[in-house]
Amino acid sequence: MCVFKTCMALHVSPKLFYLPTGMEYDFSSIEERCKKLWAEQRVYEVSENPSLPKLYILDMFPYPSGAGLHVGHPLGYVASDIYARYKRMKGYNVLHPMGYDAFGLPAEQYAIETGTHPAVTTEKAIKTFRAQMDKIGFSYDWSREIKTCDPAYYKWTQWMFLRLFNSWYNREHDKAEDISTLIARFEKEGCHTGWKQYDPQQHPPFTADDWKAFSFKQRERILQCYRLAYRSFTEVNWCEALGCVLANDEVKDGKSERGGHPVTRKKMRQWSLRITEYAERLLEGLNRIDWSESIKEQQRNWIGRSEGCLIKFNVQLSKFKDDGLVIEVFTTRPDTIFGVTFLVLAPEHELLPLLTTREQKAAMDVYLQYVKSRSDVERQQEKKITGCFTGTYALHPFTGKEIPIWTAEYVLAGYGTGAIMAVPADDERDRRFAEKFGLPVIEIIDKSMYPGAGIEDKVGRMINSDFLNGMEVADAIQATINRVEKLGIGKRQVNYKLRDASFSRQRYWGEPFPIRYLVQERPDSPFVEENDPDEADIPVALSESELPLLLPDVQDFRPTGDGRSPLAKNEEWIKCHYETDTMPGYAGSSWYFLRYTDPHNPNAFASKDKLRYWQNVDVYFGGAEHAVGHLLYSRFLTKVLFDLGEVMFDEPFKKLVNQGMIQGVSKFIYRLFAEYAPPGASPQKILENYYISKDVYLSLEADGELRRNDAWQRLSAEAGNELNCDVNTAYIRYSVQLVRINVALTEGDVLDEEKLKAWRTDYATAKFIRNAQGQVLCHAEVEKMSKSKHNVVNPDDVIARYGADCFRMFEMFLGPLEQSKPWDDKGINGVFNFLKKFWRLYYDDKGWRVTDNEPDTAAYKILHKTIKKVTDDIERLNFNTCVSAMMIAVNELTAIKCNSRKILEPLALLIAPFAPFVAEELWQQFGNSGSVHLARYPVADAKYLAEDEHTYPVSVNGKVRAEIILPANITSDEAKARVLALEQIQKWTNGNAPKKFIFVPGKIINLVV
RNA sequence: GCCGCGGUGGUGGAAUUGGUAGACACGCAGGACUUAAAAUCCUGUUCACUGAAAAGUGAGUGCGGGUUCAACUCCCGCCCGCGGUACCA
Repeated sequence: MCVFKTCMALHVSPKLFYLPTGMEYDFSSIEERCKKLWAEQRVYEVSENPSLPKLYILDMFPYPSGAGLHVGHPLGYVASDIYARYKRMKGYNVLHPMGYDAFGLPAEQYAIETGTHPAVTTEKAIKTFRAQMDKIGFSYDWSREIKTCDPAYYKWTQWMFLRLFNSWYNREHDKAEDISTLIARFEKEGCHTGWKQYDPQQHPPFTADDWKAFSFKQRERILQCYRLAYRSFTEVNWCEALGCVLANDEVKDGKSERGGHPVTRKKMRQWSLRITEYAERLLEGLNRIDWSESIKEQQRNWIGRSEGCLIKFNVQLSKFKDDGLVIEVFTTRPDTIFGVTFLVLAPEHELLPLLTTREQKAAMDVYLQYVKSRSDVERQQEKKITGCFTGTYALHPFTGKEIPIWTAEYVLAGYGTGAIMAVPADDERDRRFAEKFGLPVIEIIDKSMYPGAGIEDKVGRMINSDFLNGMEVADAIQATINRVEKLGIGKRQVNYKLRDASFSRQRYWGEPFPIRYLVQERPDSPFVEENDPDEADIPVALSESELPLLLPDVQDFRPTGDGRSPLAKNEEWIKCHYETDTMPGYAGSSWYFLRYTDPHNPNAFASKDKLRYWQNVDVYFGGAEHAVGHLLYSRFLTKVLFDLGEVMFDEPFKKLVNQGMIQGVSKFIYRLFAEYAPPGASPQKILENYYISKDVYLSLEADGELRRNDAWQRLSAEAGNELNCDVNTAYIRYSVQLVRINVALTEGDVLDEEKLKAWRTDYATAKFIRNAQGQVLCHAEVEKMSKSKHNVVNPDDVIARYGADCFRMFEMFLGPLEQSKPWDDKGINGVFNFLKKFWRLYYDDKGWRVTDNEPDTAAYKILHKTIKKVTDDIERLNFNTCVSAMMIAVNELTAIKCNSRKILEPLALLIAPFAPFVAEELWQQFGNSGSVHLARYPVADAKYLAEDEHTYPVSVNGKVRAEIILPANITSDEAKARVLALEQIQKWTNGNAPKKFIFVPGKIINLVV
């Protein structure tokens, strides 16, 4: 009984027990031994070592979800692990850590539903993740593990926030500086309108004396306009269902990315990060990093730089008085200025009420009401042409003509100035708007010499455009900007789509802000000023010594419903006037890679020495879905820290590798419905709860009627007497329904009937119509891997069956790392067979078969060509072809019955990054002390790679007709003579000299006849 | 619509600088071993045609053109799939 049990646990054939141990490839005992050895010898712990070159190889840390890992998650981890192990064996000091992005919505949603504290859920999920990762055999230095929800960690997230809060962006120096330099400036010279960074929209100008006379509160209100982390009243993406504000990158198609709940625009007072100051540098930095073009392009689009021109239009309020109202528009096509026939303001534009005439007031109110009623989803899905005339006109800055001012929802308040000059002749949206409302169109560009050019293409010759007439568009743009600047009616300007990042979440499970609100004239202590609507509005930073500000317990995790977080329900918290919002998910993840360099430091987020040694991440592995969110915020924060002298680099991730997604293969079975109609009777249902093999179903006649043919015979045989009816006089109609089942119930395409019957009670009595092989085949479809689709494959199951080495190699063998591909375990046997075959190079029936015999040249050649191939391919991150190369080597070494240590020991080293367990086992068997993973990787010896002869394909007119073996150093003429003498070639030349003879040494020979 | 990526046997994929298209693996077919099965090993496997076989001929990397002695690879024009993005002035 005991023996039987062990045998089951090992998942190997019982034969093992008739043989001495160690002869058959027994991965589970190997894994057990190796894990013990690695833990005992602390093989993967690293420290700074100035005598070795450093390499920082990082995986995007996961959010520990309750569902655990599926086979898609570890794809990138396996790749980075192979790379890290390889580089370690190549003599690099490799930092390869792992941690958890542990704050986040799912745990909190779960808490709302069940009352379980998110900390509990999260800790449990982390344990699951860790156990799963340990099984796969990663070489992470777990002594450096971090969790963003750990107070020892988020103390420094709060510290990061304070650094942002206490800094401003000095545009003259083009970098962030401590806020004290700004205060010093205000103390010395105040803030006058001539200062480059002064924005009259933010606050009025003041003198140095004014500044000194300001109250703390007044000063703070001004400083809020400059701090990198600031609180302001802004339009935010409000998600009612989640009860919280979302960042732009968390909104997709007007719905929340998590959960797909509707999102509306709402004005709210909340924290933002002044990332827009970094737009240009974030753009520039992309040119210096080794990331995929697609991610860089996504970031460029997100930042959305566009060069253009600000132009002022004076408003003609009435014919009698002109009180100087000015509308500023932003345009990238100043050349089209003479085609402007109306202006359009965003419905939220602040001048709109002033511009609306008494006659238009009623119509305007109706329109604004309509705009307000439209959700973001509606606005994006049905793009209606809507708008309303204000009743007022502006004056064209060049022609002085009256131009009507409209408002329309297609103009966005948040971009440019929130107002546009409409050029219906040259802009698609403006044209449709003009057509709908009967506004005039002035043609200004002659595109006749550019056939095929679209309405918005920047080509053509200017017409009807005064001083621009005859110019090419590109020249006209410059000429107009120059003229506008000369006349002082506008200026050249660069605009960005990028918005400041919303940094508040009205949720519980996140980092508390190290902020309390001023409620007394004395900083830092409570006060209430009468009649001050903004009484709670002056944030005061906690001092560093007060960190971490611990997240308090609450009883109820639901949002308050009035837009505040559950923290507002904690009385102590409120009493202290702490901020009740918490930080968003990217707060902790924007800097975690820095913490790994010095994870337990209580005095700094990381010491300067360690940062200087490890520097930024050399290779970062992760999914492409973080293209703009995490990757952009991390770059931003790194640049801020660089400016403030906290780190020595301004890009966090030098090289980025995006692994593809592993999709699930969903399985479906065919449920058969059939009716039988005996003569003169009404049809009756037969074959209840029957499932038919896919191939049998496809072999049935497609018209839905069964006849007495082969398929029919098979059906009858399978179904027994239920189908025992007379088809000569009656008919049987059938139809079929695809039913989704769990992938675990199948083996490749074949259904496991017993497992299906056990899966759900309604299948307990299922009956099957099998194919000729006695199998029930399923239908398969590739979809996203998800619980609800029943197509999730757990790595634990795969490892239990094939071992971790096989799992790792199969993940790599699936295809190129960056490509998305479905998980299909059909091929895993191939990798498993390979590992067994590999093992048999070292062990046969009689045991260890490796000898000290001198191998022959052929064996050396096999080894060294494989070393070269594998080394080159790891460097290129082409892990799939590495596996193939090792398969070829094992096939060839088996064929020549190689058993020499001089070949087989390096071979074990070669496979070590891919199959760390089996490599370690063999390495120990060779009698080495220390882990294989700290040994030196083999190096290809050129002497075995050089060929003294080469087999040339000989083609005639590009078609291969013969092969010839020629010495490596043969000359073209000699080769020609040898080739022309070939019988197969003479057939094509007919003895004539070829028109041309091409000889590419080491490659090919081609004749033209 | 725009941007990015991709399209190769029955399947996953290989071909790294323009140089034997289909490596390696799965699956399938046949065979060996076995009382039998599993495991393992061997052979074949792009398609079509000819042939008993050996072999030969033709076609072939989404489609249509082009450059070249030679194109999966480079150029031009399309088609399809995936991902991102969308009133951004």
